[in-house]
Amino acid sequence: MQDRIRIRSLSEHVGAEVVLCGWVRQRRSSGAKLHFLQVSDGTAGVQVVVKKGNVPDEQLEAARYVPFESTVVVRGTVKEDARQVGGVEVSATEFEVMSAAAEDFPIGRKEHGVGFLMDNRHLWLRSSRPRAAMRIRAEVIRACRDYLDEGGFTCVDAPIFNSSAAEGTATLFPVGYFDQTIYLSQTGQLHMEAAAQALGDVYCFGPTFRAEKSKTRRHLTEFWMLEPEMAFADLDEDMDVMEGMIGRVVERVLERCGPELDVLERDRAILERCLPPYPRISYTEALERLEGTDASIPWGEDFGAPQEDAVSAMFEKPVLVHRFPTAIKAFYMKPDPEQPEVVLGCDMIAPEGYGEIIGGGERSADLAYLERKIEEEGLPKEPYEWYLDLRRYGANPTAGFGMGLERVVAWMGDLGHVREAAPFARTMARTSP
RNA sequence: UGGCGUGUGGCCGACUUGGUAAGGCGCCCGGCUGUUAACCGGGAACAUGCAGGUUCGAAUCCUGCCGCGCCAGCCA
Repeated sequence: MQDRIRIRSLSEHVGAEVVLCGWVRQRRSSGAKLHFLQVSDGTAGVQVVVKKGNVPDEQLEAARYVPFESTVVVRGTVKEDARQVGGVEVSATEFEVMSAAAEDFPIGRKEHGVGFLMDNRHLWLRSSRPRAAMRIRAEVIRACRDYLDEGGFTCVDAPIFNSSAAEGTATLFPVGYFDQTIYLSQTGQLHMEAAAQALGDVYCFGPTFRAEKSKTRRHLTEFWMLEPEMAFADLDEDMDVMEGMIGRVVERVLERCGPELDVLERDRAILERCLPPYPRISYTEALERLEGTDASIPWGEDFGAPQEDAVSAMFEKPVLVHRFPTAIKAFYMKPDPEQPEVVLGCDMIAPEGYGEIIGGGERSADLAYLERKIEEEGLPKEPYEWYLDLRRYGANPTAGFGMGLERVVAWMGDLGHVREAAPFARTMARTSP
C-alpha cells in the first residue's frame, strides 16, 4: 500500500490524516453509532474510533460486526489521547475490511493451557507475550553479533550436514543423504577451529540438532547456537569474551527492550544485577561450597541441574565454573598442565534456574594426545582425520565456546521454558506447526 | 529412557464422601455516542482420551494403553 504508515510511528503524525492497515485484535461498541477497534499491524497497536457521521453508514455497520483478526484498511485522523497506551488514537474517516476472518479464532483473551497454545503456535505468535519474546530474541542476537563484529571477529558459517560427530553419535539425528546416512550438525566447533586457523577470531551462528530425549524446560531438539573460536587464546581470554558478550546482551536488553520486559512482567532489578564482572570459580571450589548441602556430590562426578542451581543461587549473577574433571569432558578439551586431572573448560550458569547457557574452553593442540583420546573413547578414527590435520599443519592453542540462544532469551525474559524463546520450538513431542 | 502428575464442550474450569455433568470465555440477537480483558439484557450449540474391571449406579475407584505436562540423566 503506497502511503500507508506503520502504527509504531503514528505519534509522529498527530493531526494528520493517515492510512493504516492491520488486524482487528479487539472490538467494543458504545451503542450502534460508536465503535472502538483495537488494530495492530505488528509494529504496534492503536485504537481506531469509528463514529457515525465520520464514515459512510455501511462502513459503520462493517466496523460494528467485523470479526477479530480480520484485516482492515483505515483512513483517519491521528489524535492525541492520554488515555491510550501509545498516547494517540485514530478517528476513522474511511473503514474497509480487506479480509473478514472466520469467527472462531481459537486464541481468546482468557487463559489457555500450554498444549493448546503450542498446537496453535502459528496463531499464538500474534499475542503480546510471544511477540515480546521474539523481539528480545532479535535483540539478543543483535547484541552478540555487534559485540563480536566490533571485536574483530569474522562470521563464518558451519555446515549442517555432517558425516562425523564431535561428541559421539548417540544424540545425532541421522538423515538420508543420497545413498548414505549422515547427521544433522550438533555443533560447529570443529569447523570453527579450522576457520580460526584461517581467519584468527571467528564465530558461527546457526541451528544445531540434538536427539536427546530430554523433556525439561531447558531443552529443545533444534536450537540456535553462537560459537566463537579464537586462535591463540587461552581459557582466561575465553572467559573474558563470554563475560563481555553476555554483559553486552544484558545491557542491550535493559536498554532497548523496556516495553517487552514490561509485557513479560520481567523484574528489571534482577537483570540489572547481572552486569559484569561475573564470579569465576573452579569445579573443585564449587564442590567445596556445596559440601554439606543437598546438592553435594563427590569429586569427579559431573554437575547436574541441582548443582547448577545451587551454585548459581550463591550469587545473584551468572557464574563461570571452570576446570572440570578430564574424565567427564569431551576428548578435544585441553588438560590443565598444572593439574592434568582437570581440563581448561568453562561453563557459564545463568541465574534463576535457566542453567548452562555457555559451554567452552581451550582445545588441545597435542596431536598424540588427541589420537589417544579418540581411541580411548572408542570413537571412529577416520571421520576425525581432517580435524587432526589442524594439529599437523601449524598446531596452535585455540579457545572458544557455544552459547545456547534460546536459554539466554528465556533467561532474559524469564520465560520459564525455552520453547517460548523460539518462534516454532521443536521438542521431542512437537514438530508442528 | 525412568519417576511423578494429568486428561471434562472450540477454550478455561467445577463436580469434596461414587447418585445421573456448574460457571465463565467465545458465538448469535438486542441496549448504550468514550469504550479499553468494557458493561447490561436475552438466546443457541457443544464435553467426561481409549479399552477393560469393580458397583444397583463411575467423570469420580482399580488395571492397561495412548496423549500431554513437570522432574531427572544428557547437554546449550
